[in-house]
Amino acid sequence: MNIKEASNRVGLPAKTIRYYEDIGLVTPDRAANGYRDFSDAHLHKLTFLARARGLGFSVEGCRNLLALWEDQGRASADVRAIAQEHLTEIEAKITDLQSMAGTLSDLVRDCAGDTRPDCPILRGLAG
Amino acid sequence: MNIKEASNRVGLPAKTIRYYEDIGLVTPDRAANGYRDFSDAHLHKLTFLARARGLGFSVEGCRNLLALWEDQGRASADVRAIAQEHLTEIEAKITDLQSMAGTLSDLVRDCAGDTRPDCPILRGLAG
DNA sequence: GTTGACCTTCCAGTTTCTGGAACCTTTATG
DNA sequence: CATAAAGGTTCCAGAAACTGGAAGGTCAAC
Repeated sequence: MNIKEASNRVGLPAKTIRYYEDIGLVTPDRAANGYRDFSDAHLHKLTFLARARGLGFSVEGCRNLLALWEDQGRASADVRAIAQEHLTEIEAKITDLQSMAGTLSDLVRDCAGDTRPDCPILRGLAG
Repeated sequence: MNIKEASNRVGLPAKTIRYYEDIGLVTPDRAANGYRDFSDAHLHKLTFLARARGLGFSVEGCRNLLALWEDQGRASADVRAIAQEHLTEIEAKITDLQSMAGTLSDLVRDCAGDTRPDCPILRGLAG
């Protein structure tokens, strides 16, 4: 199938699929007219990529996962290690954002938000 | 003072300070030898930037906040609106990440992580 | 045979720095 | 005084992961 249909089926923009081909994540066949031609196997791969990216894995992380996925002899420990590391990163990011949100909501709460210039937010940022 | 000392005092890399000058966020004076010369006012501005960036505001957000900070006649409502919008974005991002973390930790929990190839994580990603 | 929808490639821009090269100035030391 | 280390300058390139747009080829329908 052509790229647009592949795009519709896996939910990735055509541009992104082309990009993934550029960086070697998928290699669709080519029709006689030069159009990309996606098989079910290609769709599976793209779906895998879409899900992994959706879980926040980096493109390189996806490349590694994909390699393991295709390696019938992999050890699940290898997959788990990648996922666990990523999970730890996500959790750290959540903690960071929660700390930002906490500070920020304190500042917002204390700000009258009216026409006067006095503003605890700016005071907080100035230190 | 020279850039290195400014850097030490505000906790931003010298490279970053030069970049902020490039994009017009600060404009230090120049000494006769061409070296940048930072006054206390410049340091205050840099500190403001460092804090705002630390709270996750984009560089453009910082530019807006800085303009309001320097506008004695601003309305605190304008500041609050920017901060509130940013807070909402952060909260959305937290929600996103929590959903990723949830899915991911389910997958990790279910994966034996041994030498066998069977892996619920890969199965989950493949769908 | 012409319109409109797809397809192709390639180049540039986004965001926020960061590393490095090539070169100049200042300060300390032998 | 000569020199070496530390710090300063500019400018160019790259990282991450796309995204937009231009210029142009192809295909199905009317």
